[in-house]
Amino acid sequence: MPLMVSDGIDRLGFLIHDVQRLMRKRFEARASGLGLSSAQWRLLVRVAKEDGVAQARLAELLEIEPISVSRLVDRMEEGGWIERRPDAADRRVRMIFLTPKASDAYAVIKSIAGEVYEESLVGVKPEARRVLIEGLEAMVRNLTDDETPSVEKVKSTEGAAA
Amino acid sequence: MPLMVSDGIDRLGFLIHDVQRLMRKRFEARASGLGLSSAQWRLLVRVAKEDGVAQARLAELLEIEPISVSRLVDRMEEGGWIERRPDAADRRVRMIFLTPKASDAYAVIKSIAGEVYEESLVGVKPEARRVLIEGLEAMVRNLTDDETPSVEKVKSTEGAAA
DNA sequence: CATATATAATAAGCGTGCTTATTATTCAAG
DNA sequence: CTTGAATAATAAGCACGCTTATTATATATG
Repeated sequence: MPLMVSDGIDRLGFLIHDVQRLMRKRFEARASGLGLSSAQWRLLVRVAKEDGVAQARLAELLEIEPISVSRLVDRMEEGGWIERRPDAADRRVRMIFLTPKASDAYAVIKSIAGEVYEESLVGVKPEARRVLIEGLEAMVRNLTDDETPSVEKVKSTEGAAA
Repeated sequence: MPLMVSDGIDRLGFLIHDVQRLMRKRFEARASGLGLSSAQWRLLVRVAKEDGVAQARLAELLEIEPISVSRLVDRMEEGGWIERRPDAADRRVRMIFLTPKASDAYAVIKSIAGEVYEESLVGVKPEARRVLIEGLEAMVRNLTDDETPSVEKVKSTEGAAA
């Protein structure tokens, strides 16, 4: 084949899938000593930024279902990473706090994440990195818009440079 | 904070994770009528390109473990998508073939995948798309290199342009 | 207050990935 | 041929996502 109409676009899904899988794999290999899975450290990072957060709020932040948070928190509580405490103001709510063990792990996690990100981008120039990140951000925006594109056009037009 | 050292690089893992999740979700919503999951159509696509392939080979191609292929194939066989046939030459092997139903679905899958890719890239200019794809390809290469960089240097030194 | 609706969390059960271990078959030595 | 290692597939059991349904609490309305 001499050229190609759309280059690698037809493998975009496979590419994204592979990058995600390989990145998770490398992170897990590096962080396995901590005894945390990638789902667990993602939750841990959120709680580190918003201590005492409710599970429902975590589900929003992580964009997974509340029940998934529930079971994730189960295992993390067993592992001694987080603690559930009742909310005096609303007895339906269980507030989530990090244990000291988890706070220590947080620093390690950030460091490992930085390493993996940097390793994954070896040979990619700063300008290309910027375009890559912006492209991924655009993809998240496009895919987050509720399904059928070309109809709704409500939200901010796009000028948000602030 | 006045500026930032590395812009969005510190969220690279979250970005990739989000794009992958949203893309899979949208594909599944669109393809749910077919009754195939994303793992299933990924396998289907491979078999479409290499009919009669062995499960062990599929595990290599999909870069998942043989046992995962085994169970995936179980469910796809139940669903009437693929067929296992013994290999006369090696009785350990089960060869995998698509059913006519799956061949029909393959066309639909390719079309839906194309739609989702295009929708995800709305507003991303051709040049930026190229950089994005190349960046992702670079990431796959970097992350595929066996773990610890800077130590081993056994394989081809790197000049392999062939 | 009573009733209806909404919300927070959980339970049950499934799909898809994993690790570890087992079975059947092939292949390489002796 | 027998022994032993390698390979193809599977089994068992776990993590983590999902959908659907349930329980407890909060809130709004009559």
